[in-house]
Amino acid sequence: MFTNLEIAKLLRQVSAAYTILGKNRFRIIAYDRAADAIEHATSEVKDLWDDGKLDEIPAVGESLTKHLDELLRTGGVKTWKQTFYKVPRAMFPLLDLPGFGPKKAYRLAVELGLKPENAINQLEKAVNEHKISPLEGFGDKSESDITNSIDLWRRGQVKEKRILLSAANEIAQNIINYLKKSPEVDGIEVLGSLRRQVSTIGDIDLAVTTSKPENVIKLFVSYPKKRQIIERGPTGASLLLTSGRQVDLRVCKPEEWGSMLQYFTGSKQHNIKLRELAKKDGHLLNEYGVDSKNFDNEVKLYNFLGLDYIPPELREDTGEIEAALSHNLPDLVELSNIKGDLQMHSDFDQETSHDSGLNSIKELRDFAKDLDYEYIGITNHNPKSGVDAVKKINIQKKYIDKINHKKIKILSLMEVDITPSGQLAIPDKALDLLDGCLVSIHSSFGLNKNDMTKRVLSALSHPKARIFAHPTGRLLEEREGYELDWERIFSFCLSNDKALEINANPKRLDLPDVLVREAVKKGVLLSLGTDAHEKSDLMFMEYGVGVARRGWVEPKNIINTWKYDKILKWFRKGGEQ
DNA sequence: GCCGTTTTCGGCCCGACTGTTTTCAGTCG
Repeated sequence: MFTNLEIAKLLRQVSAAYTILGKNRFRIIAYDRAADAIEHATSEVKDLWDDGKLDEIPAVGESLTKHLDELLRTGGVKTWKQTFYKVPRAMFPLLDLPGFGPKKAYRLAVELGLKPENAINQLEKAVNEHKISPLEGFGDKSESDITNSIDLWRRGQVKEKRILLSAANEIAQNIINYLKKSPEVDGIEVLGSLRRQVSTIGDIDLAVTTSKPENVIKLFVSYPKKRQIIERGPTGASLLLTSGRQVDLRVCKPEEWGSMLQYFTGSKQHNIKLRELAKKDGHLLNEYGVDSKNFDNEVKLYNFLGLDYIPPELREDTGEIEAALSHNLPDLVELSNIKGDLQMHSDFDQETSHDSGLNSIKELRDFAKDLDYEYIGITNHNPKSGVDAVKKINIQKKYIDKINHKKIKILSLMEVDITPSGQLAIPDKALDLLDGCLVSIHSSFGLNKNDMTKRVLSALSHPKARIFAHPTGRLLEEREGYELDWERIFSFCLSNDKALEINANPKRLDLPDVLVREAVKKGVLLSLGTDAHEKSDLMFMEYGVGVARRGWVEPKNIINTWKYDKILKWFRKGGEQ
């Protein structure tokens, strides 16, 4: 089946072919825009197709919906295939090389008579034999550029896998700390997808405001962990780090700070929409401001265009500009609204079915107290089968009662497996000892959508089951989740007062932002948990809040914003029937 | 081919950089 990346690539090939064939240039732009939108979409096109929601992808309209439907049903699109036959096939592999667009790929494929099977090898041979520089529009520099492109492509560093938000954050913070040592750095901020809190990150973007740009750039390109300087100019520079990651730095004067942040935070789709809007009002919006008018902060810039300030996490062109125009943006949740963490694993001996934590309950409690939480939920995995769960839970419960603190309360919870048939993995007598439980899937991932949905709903029907944890089961950049009928899950949660977890662990970030937004639209409650397996993991909460904000979540949608008494009551309500 | 507080027709974002150029085309973000 096609991944988003494969579909985006296919659309770009169609666009490239149309470019060569001289088709309407706006149709070509439309294909490129759709490719961008699909590449950056946070849900899989295949899932949207399953649910009949292809047209919800921005830049995908009536025609592309039909084509994508044909692609996913039959494995190919007839009109696209016919188009590909009209251009030399050898141009397509060349499009993967950096610096190659449709025109260059086409000309070299034709003039060098490249074969599609080994176009890049043949191109390299042609370069070595100096067959490129005599061609019109090419020169000596073209040959060395192509050699470099092929090298980069071979090393697989052109389209490297995206990294987790947390990993990107760490890289960015290291560089920020390095640059901050200079007194000439006045302000520094992350930009791009990192600032928008996207779950996975490609390149890392940073901005600095300074009155001495040349000195800051010099310092940046001297960063010890660099492998090479990709680019260096008067307004910025790009580095390739030893880790293979690319970092871009932009510098500007304090009075341009707002325009700069806005422009390089994106998303691209958001910026295009914003520039279109400005244009309708007779303004010219670019990275230097509006009609050459500078803005030292973003709020002024958005307000000047007649919009409320749009937080970075919302800037995806999914309705935020319209909402900002009509003053209907959500009042987004913030980290400081969170009063407790509702998933963490301790080292308490319970012979659990899955991995336990590294720290004691006390250590987790004390770390959480330093985070100013009012409460935590201890959610060890359930004891594995064959173990006396009642006995194990009783011991822990007594212990928790003993160490429960005046300033920070401990909820006695558990993360309980959902068996393949939809039962909870431990007996009711054991469940009765808990304040409540999270339920989650750790086995039999292969069930079909209908069976999996029934399995989850059956488990959630248990009165003690209050939260469905890491609901999609995905592991970012590792594994897709299982399939569920979300409409049914949402409506069940809504009518039965169950919550869906936003698992804040950077490997999961599950529910994903897109589903969070749908859940919130329906009024489903959400729960935040870091799934910490050691105390420092409690810091992951910021990533969970990031996902929530990307899903347009307000404090009222999240149970962790409640005070201890209210949340305890909510959990225990499950036992009072 | 997409899309809608001037529009279901008729528009469609903006600029930097690079190399080969002498005014620009192609690529990129």
